[in-house]
Amino acid sequence: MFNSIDTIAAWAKATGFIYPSSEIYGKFAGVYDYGFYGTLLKKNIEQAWIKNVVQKRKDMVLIDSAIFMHPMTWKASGHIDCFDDPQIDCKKCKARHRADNLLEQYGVNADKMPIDEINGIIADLKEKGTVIKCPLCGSTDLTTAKRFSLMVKSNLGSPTDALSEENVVYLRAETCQGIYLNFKNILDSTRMKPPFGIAQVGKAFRNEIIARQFVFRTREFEQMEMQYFCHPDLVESQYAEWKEARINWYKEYGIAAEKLNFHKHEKLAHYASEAYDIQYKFSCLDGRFDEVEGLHARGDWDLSQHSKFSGAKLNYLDPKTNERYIPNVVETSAGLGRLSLMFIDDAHTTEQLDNGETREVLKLDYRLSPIKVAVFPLLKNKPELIAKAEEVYDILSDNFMSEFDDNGNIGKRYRRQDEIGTPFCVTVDFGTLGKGEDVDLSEQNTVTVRNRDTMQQERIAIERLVEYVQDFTK
RNA sequence: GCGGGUGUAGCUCAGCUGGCUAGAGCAUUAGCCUUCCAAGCUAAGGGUCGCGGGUUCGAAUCCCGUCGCCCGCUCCA
Repeated sequence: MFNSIDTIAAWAKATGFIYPSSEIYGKFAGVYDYGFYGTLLKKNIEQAWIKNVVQKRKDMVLIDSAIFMHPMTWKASGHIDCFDDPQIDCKKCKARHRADNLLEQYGVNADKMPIDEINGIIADLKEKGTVIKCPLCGSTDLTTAKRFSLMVKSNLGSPTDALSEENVVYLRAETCQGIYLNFKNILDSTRMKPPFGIAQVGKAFRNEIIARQFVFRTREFEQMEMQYFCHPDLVESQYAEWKEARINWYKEYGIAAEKLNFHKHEKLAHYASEAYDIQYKFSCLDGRFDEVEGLHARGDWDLSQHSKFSGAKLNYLDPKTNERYIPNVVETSAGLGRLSLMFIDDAHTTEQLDNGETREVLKLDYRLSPIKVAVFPLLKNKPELIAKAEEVYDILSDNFMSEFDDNGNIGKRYRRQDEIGTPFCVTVDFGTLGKGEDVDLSEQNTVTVRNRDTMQQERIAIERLVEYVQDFTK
């Protein structure tokens, strides 16, 4: 639990989870780098998602499509025409407004309307005697509507740095287009048939006007997307099933039900016919519920559009009924950065201990913990302890992401692992060696395993360690 | 883009009206110590004071410019 986005960002940097990008050049807004623990956490979240969405199902496959796609992709998908926000600035008070929101107040639905049409309507209104005003200062001195495209451009393959309409290549604004483009390949090569789905994890890029709130909104971000292709008659039931399946995944990984909800979209994106968000109650965003995953019914919009623009037949002939149809799509799309933020925010706990001190613990589900087990020699100045601890580390690190630490004293090392959410700490002591004062010989070749949450220890034989940790973390 | 805020070590800050080699705590690293929960002792590393220009014998400090970052408007996985 963090009480602000700043405190979680500072924590993430100090602990090695997430750093601002390009810090030595003074940071680069809206972009973040994942450090050692952040990278591992992210990989584990991704793995947990793949397990839920792909591994445990017979009707799902996984792909990894390229970030660059044929420019026509974005023309077909509607992103070039619709994926921008028409802006109108007030010349007097300098406020910026969304043109469609502004026009709504004059009874005009300008949602997803091309820019020329919007300016046409404004001119028409003026002719009929209605001059639109700045809702803030009331001034009528407004600019014409201007586009602010959310698509990021690249000069890939262009001989010059000129980004003309002909040679521009876009970085993908959503990963799912790579799925649609491979729809036919999957049908042809994997024996999948509707209803089935294709999943993908990868980066997407959006030229957000303002990227803020740490990794909650970034210009470069990772999506975990699933597109489920089914007969139009099945959309409703599939949509309901996926809603259920996805929210249960959050609960399975330790998010309390009362911190989750569904939020229904009233305004829909250009591709969607129904849209719900799964929201999480972020304490670092002042306890506000905000989106971590979107579920959309996209109809046959994408496959139809790509059929139309490419000429490919993106439909399915049901061999039983002889019916040929364009499958409809149910999409789930989760933001990996947001999920990382959510899990950190949710797991971070400050505990009051009996001795009056406090302890910071990252109570992540063990499966998500970056480091599964840490190995310590009880004392740093006893070479036999160090040597034995290194032996134990070698055994564990062959199986798990592990850490070795002989710095400072044992308490400090426990706290350090608590802070990054390591479920188990293994300590090699004199009992392990079977020698020293007052040593119980029955403890030879056993170590203490200390649990992150209970702080309790138990003695485990070294040969049983791997099995022990595996049982808790798989 | 506009408005507001801000910029000295990894972090939190001190450095007042210009003046010793820019400091402290925490953190980091090394050594000593330590037989299980952030103890102690010793030492070390780390800063072109955001950047550029000006005023001055002298600028972290004053002036001008510029840039980055943060917050709001907008957007969204």
